[in-house]
Amino acid sequence: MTQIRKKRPPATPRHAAACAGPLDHLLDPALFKALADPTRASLIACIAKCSRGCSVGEVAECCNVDLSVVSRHLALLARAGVLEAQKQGRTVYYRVRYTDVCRSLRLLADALEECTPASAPKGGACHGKCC
Amino acid sequence: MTQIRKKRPPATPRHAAACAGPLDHLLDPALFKALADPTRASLIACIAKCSRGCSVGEVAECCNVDLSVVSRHLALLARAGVLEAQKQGRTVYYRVRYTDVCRSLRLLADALEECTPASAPKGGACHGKCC
DNA sequence: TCAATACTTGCATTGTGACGCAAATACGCA
DNA sequence: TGCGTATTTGCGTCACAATGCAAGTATTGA
Repeated sequence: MTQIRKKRPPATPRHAAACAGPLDHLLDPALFKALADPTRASLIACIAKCSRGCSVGEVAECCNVDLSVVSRHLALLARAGVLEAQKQGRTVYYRVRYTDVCRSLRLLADALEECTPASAPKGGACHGKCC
Repeated sequence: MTQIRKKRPPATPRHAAACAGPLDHLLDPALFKALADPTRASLIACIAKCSRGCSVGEVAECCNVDLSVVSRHLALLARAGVLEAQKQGRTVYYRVRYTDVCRSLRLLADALEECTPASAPKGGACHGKCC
């Protein structure tokens, strides 16, 4: 038995593109697009620091954009899985999906780490985990 | 001594915006903007899975966009701290900054978790760590 | 020095996203 | 039912980002 367990990384980026791995779905543009806007980032930070559900109107007071803009941003963040909405009467409370977001971030970090050359002491990474 | 250690989260998003915490700089739009583009995401995945530095030309073979576009994307990712560039002769090798990127992601996850209501068994989160 | 390779940069086009305002909708309450 | 509050949606504007092509720069080797 020569090299059954020992798996090497793809030789070229072209090969890498062909072999699917955890990174491919963890590196999700939809999630990061949601986090990429400065206004949205501050909205998330506000809600997160409050440790509770916040109404659209409340959140709108923490930044300088129109309430309608905040409403759209929060809806987008909910669709992206960063926030969750809960309607009570006529007000909508948005809260951070702490668990889900943290898990996504950590899984991505783990997947990236699996690809690190340093993670394989001798002769390349990718023990069949990175792709 | 009544309530010196016990710190409560800000009452409203407006208050939350005023008190700076780790989240504010970890939730960095520049980083996430870099990760938000589908083309860039696939470039990162390709390079990461290769576990080595890849040239611009090599990377360009793994997606359907012009070489010049790939060149620009890689330069942008390097500026954002996701990749690092190393020039050898006339070819430029880009590799993933595994350590830095993983740390950023995990620090963000940690900071978010600090704000979770569940992280404080009794009466709210924010032990002075989230803001 | 000339030519080929590897990449970068200028430029025009196109598309997408953020924003504000105004109008519309959804609820709760008198 | 009618009003006020809370939020969403339609629409036009503006800015920026992605893309491809062509031209430019850098570096190696003949």
